[in-house]
Amino acid sequence: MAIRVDRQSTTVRRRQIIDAARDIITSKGMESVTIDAIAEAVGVTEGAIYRHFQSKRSILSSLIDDIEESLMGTLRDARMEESPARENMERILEAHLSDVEGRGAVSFIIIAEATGFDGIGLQSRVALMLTHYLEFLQEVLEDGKREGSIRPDVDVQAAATAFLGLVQSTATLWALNSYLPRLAERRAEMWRIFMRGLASQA
Amino acid sequence: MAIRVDRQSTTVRRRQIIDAARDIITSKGMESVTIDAIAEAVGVTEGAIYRHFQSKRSILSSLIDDIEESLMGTLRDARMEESPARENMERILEAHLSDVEGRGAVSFIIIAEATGFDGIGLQSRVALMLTHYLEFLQEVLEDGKREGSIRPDVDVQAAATAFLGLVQSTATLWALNSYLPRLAERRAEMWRIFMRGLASQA
DNA sequence: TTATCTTGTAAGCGAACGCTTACTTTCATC
DNA sequence: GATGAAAGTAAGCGTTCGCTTACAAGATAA
Repeated sequence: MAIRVDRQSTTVRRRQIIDAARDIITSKGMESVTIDAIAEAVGVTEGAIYRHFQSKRSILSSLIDDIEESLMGTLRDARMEESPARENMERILEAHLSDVEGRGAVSFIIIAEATGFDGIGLQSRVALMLTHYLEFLQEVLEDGKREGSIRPDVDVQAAATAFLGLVQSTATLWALNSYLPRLAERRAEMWRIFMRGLASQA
Repeated sequence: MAIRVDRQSTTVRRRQIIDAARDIITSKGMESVTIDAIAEAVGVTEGAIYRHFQSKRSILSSLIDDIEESLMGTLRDARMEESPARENMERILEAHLSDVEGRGAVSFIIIAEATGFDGIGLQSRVALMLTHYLEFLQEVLEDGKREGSIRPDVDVQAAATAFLGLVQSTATLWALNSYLPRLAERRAEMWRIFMRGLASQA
């Protein structure tokens, strides 16, 4: 009568647990991420979760690691060393919006959660992720200045923040409108406005 | 021995309750907003809260009404009918950032919360608030087109979204960095980039 | 004065949550 | 085949939370 459980290694379970957490966030939101819900999604009991993670907080922390790793990987791929910085920036915008669309704005939901004090201690971890993101953008922008395709008087920090804002506001509106319009549609118009603000030639 | 309670009318109490909710959000974050915490802040017991609001949800809903009313009032004041649209937009940006700084990003914390599915049914209310905000910006942008100070080929919806993004990303970084740098500092640089993307003359 | 409405309190209910404990089952290794 | 570590279960502990209930007391009007 004992129900058969397929036993798995910690390596496998950790992956499953992180994936389950991500799925729950995108489908039912942050506050639905409970140990019980994760356990059910993975197909084990609550107690088993604690064989692989010491706390809920550490699960979410690992999820952020995962999100950052995958996002930054995608963005780095979109940046081609030989390409002009303007094209790189546009590809990065496209890649980021695609990532958001494909993953249901998880990263922004987590940023959102952390912004509201979070209480679980993720705030500094999320701040670090954003720092890495902004630093990456600033590098590309500096490239553009060196090439001459971006005005030398542009404040790269402000420009990077504005770029983040493009993605963030788009993701927010998208999430609040039941993930309705395709994000790609907005991209071209926003990019035109943003780039014109940076470009050397009028 | 009976502790003296200064009895108040529902009108007064509703105000106090909404203000308490706002204060708690800015100082301790969304998840610290409990009926008990609100009651303590107001100086009554939990039960008394339910004399004036039927649920926690309706408290938060009233708070959003309050936020929208005050924010939109501020922004409308910043828009002067006689002024050119570009100046109006800059004043609106300044007014919005000041509002965020003065109120500790409450509005964005609530937007954030709702983005993450919220579960308490605030999502559509928050979406409505953002719609009003964007419609207001679009009006000003259309003014600019009519005047000729804003390029006729600018997509006002995309421009309004980008504008929201400026404030949102700035507010996010500010909140995640313990409300550290003065927001006003960033404004000028971000404005320059944004406006150059819209302006008619190079 | 008395009746009534409003605002308040104290106590607690039921559900959810994060996490722990005591015990069992599976599996690799000697 | 015995052994011990790893991975699982069932049960429940302690707390928090939104909300309700039974009752008390201040305000108002006849």
